[in-house]
Amino acid sequence: MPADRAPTRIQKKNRAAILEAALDVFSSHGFRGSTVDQIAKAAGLSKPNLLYYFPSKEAIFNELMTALLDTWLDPLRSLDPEGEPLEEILAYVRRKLQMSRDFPRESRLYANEIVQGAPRLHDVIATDLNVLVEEKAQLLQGWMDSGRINRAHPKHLLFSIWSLTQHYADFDAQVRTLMGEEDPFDAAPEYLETLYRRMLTPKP
Amino acid sequence: MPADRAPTRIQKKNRAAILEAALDVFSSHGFRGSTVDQIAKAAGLSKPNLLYYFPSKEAIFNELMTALLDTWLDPLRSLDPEGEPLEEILAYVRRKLQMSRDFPRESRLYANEIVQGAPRLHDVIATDLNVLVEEKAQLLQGWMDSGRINRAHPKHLLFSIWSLTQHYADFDAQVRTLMGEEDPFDAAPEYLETLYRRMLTPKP
DNA sequence: CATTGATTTGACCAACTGGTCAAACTCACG
DNA sequence: CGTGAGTTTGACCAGTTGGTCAAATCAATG
Repeated sequence: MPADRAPTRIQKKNRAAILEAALDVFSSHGFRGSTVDQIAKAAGLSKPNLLYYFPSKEAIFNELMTALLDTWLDPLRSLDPEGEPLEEILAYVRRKLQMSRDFPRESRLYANEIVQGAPRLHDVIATDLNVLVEEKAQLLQGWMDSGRINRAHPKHLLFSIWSLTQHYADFDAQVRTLMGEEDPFDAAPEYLETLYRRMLTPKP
Repeated sequence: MPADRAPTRIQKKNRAAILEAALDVFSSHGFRGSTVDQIAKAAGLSKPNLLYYFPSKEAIFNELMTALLDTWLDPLRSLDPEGEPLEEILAYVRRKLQMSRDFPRESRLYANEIVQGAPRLHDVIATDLNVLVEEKAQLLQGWMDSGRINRAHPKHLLFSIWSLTQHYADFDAQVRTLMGEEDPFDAAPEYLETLYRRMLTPKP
């Protein structure tokens, strides 16, 4: 393993290649379904060479997961209490949908973990994510109480946004097969915007 | 392997125990993440004994999957063209949600497969499910055209129902952690009913 | 261009995995 | 209770897997 000085040019390149390859492999086979050899080949390295840069398969996975979680929660963080409620929510939906289109592997990597019981993520969810969700649920509740959007269970509202947007990445194989020629992401933005508008636009 | 006569008492019991155990194991570790030994132990058998009843790990998986798919598509099949549109859709949502609550392992088994690209399911999806979806999308489109429910992309409408209802089974680990003491299935039915009512109730 | 640290690799290992097999055991039935 | 079919198991095998290691190769610095 490299000394803990500043990373060399080669170290940078190879570590990046490994993480990129690992994202590909882990997201489409899950942790146990992936082999170090697979990742090494996808990164253009030999297995011992890969293990020169990361101490173990799990270390690669953890680094990937940590980086993912950070960017994953960003859109929710930027739900702005000062903004116009409905537009804020719609913007959040749009951003999440974009992430499903642009980073489907990240979404599937996350989905794989949660579906299998979140063994390696339980702590982060129970602390970091939980705090964030409590805060934003309060915000939504406030908007509902002041009548600026329709009432609905705030946490379930968040779940529904995650579910609807990530579905296009996580169930991509199914969605694409059933949509035929049509690109799912053509109609999805409008569909979701309509859905949340009709649901949340306050009835006077 | 048992001769192909009528199954004995022991055969019935053990095959059932194996399938039950396999559902448990496969749904929480995926196909590659599960071992025959795990399944055997969960079924209270030795590995060779299990392989006396099923020729291979894959055979167990296939039998499980086939049985699952049949019951999985039932609720959609019974979407009734003669019924009241909005009530039919709401009934479908309710049934799907109930299945998520009562058969979460089945849901996760299915999710595991699709997330990983549906390698063993692609054919069924492209044929059976596709036909069913086309048919029901037509039905929904007809209801929209006649103004009995609001317009929305019919296939995306179906996707959204699947996504929202199965989320409670597939992401159970996350949902339960974030809901704390509250049972997610307490508020979910009302939340989803409200959502689809507001979205689909026609505005004259 | 020499030397030293960084990088790469072939050979290897122990643990695990899906699956086989012959021998032993159990059960239902006459 | 004996017998043959149905059931169970310990021992085993070959392939895979995560990971190690010493030796070989490469790159940058003086």
